Amino acid sequence: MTDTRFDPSSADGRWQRAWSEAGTFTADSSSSKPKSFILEMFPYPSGRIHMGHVRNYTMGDVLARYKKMRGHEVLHPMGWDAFGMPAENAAMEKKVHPGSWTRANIEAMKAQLQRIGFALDWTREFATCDPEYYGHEQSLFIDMYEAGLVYRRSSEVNWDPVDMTVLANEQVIDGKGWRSGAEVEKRKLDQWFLKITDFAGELLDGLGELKDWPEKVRLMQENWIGKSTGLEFSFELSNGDKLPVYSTRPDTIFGASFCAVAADHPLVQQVGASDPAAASFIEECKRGGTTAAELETAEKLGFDTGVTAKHPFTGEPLPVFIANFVLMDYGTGAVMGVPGHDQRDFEFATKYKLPIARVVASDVSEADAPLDGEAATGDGVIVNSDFLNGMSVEDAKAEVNFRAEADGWGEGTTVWRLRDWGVSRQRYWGTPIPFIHCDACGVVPVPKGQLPVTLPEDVDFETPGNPLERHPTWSKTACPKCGGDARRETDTLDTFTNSSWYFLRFASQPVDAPFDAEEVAKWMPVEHYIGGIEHAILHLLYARFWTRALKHIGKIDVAEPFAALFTQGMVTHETYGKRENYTRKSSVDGRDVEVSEWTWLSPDEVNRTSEGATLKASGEPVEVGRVVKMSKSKKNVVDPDGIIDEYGADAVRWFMLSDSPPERDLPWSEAGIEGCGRFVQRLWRLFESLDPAASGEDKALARKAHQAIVAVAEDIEALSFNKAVARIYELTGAAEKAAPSESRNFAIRTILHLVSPMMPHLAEEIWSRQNESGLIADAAWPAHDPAMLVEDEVTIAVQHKGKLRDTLTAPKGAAKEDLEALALASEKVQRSLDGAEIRKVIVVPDRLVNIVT
RNA sequence: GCGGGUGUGGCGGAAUGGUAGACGCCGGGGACUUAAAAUCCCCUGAUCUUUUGAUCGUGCGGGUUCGAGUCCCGCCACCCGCACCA
Repeated sequence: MTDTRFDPSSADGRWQRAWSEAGTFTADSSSSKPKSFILEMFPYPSGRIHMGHVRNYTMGDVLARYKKMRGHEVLHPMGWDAFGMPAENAAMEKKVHPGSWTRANIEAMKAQLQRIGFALDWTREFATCDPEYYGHEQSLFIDMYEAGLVYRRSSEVNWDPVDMTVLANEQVIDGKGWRSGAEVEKRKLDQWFLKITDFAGELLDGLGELKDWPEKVRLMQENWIGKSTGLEFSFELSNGDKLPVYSTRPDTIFGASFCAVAADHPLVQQVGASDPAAASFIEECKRGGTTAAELETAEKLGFDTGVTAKHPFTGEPLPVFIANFVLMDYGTGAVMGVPGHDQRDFEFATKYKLPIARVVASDVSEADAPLDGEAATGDGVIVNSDFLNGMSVEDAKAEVNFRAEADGWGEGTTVWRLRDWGVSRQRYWGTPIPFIHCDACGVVPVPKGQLPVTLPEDVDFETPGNPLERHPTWSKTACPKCGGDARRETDTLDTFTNSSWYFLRFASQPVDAPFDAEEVAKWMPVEHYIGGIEHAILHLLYARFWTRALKHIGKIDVAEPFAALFTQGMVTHETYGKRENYTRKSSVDGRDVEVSEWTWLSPDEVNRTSEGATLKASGEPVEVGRVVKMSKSKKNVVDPDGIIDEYGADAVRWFMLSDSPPERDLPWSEAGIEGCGRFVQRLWRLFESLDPAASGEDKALARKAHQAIVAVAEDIEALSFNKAVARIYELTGAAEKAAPSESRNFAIRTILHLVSPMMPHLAEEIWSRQNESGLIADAAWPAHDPAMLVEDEVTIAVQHKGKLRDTLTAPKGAAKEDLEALALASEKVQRSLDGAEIRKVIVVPDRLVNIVT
């Protein structure tokens, strides 16, 4: 009956089947229990599950299982973010259809996930490349179009002239196509856009309600949306034109000493055309670096156009420069330069010897105080500014705005950094945009009854270009309006649209609609959403936008999709490598060339000891590099499958939860997983040592168990899995050492429940061996006795001169005087006092006594 | 440059302003064994000390406090993000 070892290779699969057959994790939306929707960001089916996925899904799994134990009806689904470029790349490289490549990957990865024993509701599984899914997406897209949230306009793309395809920014390397190596061109194409800017204000304000999102992510989104308020007004130019500018500091308008426009500003094109010096300056501006750090440190450069602008209040002529620090795509592409109170303007004015005036000072009496080497960007009172003098910055802004609007030369405006979302992709493997182009009727949505517009199966990846466009028949159709010959839209939707509403489809999946609003209302918002920080902006902002847009058009009644967001750290590993030096003949002139080559080595090829690392094959020493995110390029990846074969799913799950706080990186180590494997067996022995016949009380151990019930629950709810793990270790150690008793049996059963969300296979195996009925996955979280949480004896620290001198044991709640007397009675304390006069004694009940001399 | 985060033993990390280093890993010693594995026990921040113990110690420098890893001020280093945003 008693086995000495837990055998995951037989138990894991057995319990996974038991859960599946019993439908243990199938979510029931008609349940009257409180609902919990636990969601991890669904994976792209690249081919293999990696450790990052395992960590992500283990965290969600513990939460899901815990919530279930707490009496919640839990929805914990899984699916596949299955459209995307890698499938098309595979099609080109391996000559497989993107669909079959993707399907095969899904099958393999699903099997991997199932081996880890996740409590997932597989009945709701779908892939975004299923026509049932993307057909509903098409219908939602048409709804948005009809609500005025979708429009078309011409926009620039990266065009690869050899592959005849549009490239994503990350596919452009040094200005060349990543595959063809051809010089990339800019091309204008008519593209589809979603009006996310209509929701800029809502998306910004909504962040304030997301209390359970990381501050960091909220800030990133806030900056991305980028709200600013100011005045847009026009200067009259000496050449008769008007120059609209935007300023957030209209209060400093009397400090303006120049205007500056972007190199690609329309005004510049006239000047550049007639002046070769201007033309070459414009060229230079366009060549400049684009990273933030480069831009910040780059020298401010300008070119005087010779045109002047008339100051709206003073009538002074201000020179108009072309400047490299002004961006065409923000505001109006032109600014007024106020060098006294803007650092960039200050640097610029210093270089080109333009007047630098103070118009804001800390006090009226400081009006003539010189600016010491930099712009004064702080708050203060307006000076040297005619009718604004003496006003606060705030009042002066309002006053200038008022006068500009009253006199009709300007307007208070809000400017957003957020741009509309371009969703057109000239690719095959995505959701076809459900529109038809008719020469007579223009752009017409596909009638909903004809959805889904499915992708053709017979496609050709041999010739360059968009396969949908080249397909001989697919795009040919009849206009739904006039019935005449028409052409289907051949662009597909950005894959971010697929992940912008998938959680709604998880919550509810009727056949004839994207979702059912009532069903959605039962589950949404997602209670815990867990994933990587890399999605802090785009995915999370787009999903928030879709949710708000769908609410706006009356499809759902929830504004924010994710009540709480958790961004987990990466799984990292040491890197190994060696440098090889050799000589080879140069291919150019045949001479010997010294070559030094760095080779990364995989952990499988290396023997790692505490002294260092050596190559398994030859025993030569290997360099141990930095601990970094697991990646194929550095070869520091560990495949979950091999680890599960060796240690079982529970050991891997335990490792994922141990040691590192979940938001930080988790360093994978062989020693660490071995330790987890040993702990699984240690628990097994402890559970097997349960003696049903034991009697007697062990109050200290029972108390520890009750305390652990409370503490582990708190830790799981705070997602502090590493702390929960430490508590379980502690209780385990205490139970192991204790003599048999009823209390010990209680402690052991408690541990079994506490670890069951983390090590579900071991827990089920023990549960059944103890002849308990049903599955422990269906059991409740153990109840605790509040009376048992309180200690009746406490340890009191005694300090003197700020240092610990002794510790004493005292009954809980002992009087201050008693503690003081007890402390002074201590021999160690007396030795430290050494007869010194006691000036004060601080007593913190149940904690410490501090003697001041 | 700006914004955010982090900094505690050999390592991952604990610690409502109240015993710094819980818990795990590594390492050392021992028991069991013919032997090994497995398991169990003990030690494990540094320095000094025979023991007892003492002193130092949470990136650096100040401060508040009876008492600071924790609060305040000023720095440093590393990591992440970014948009010269008018």
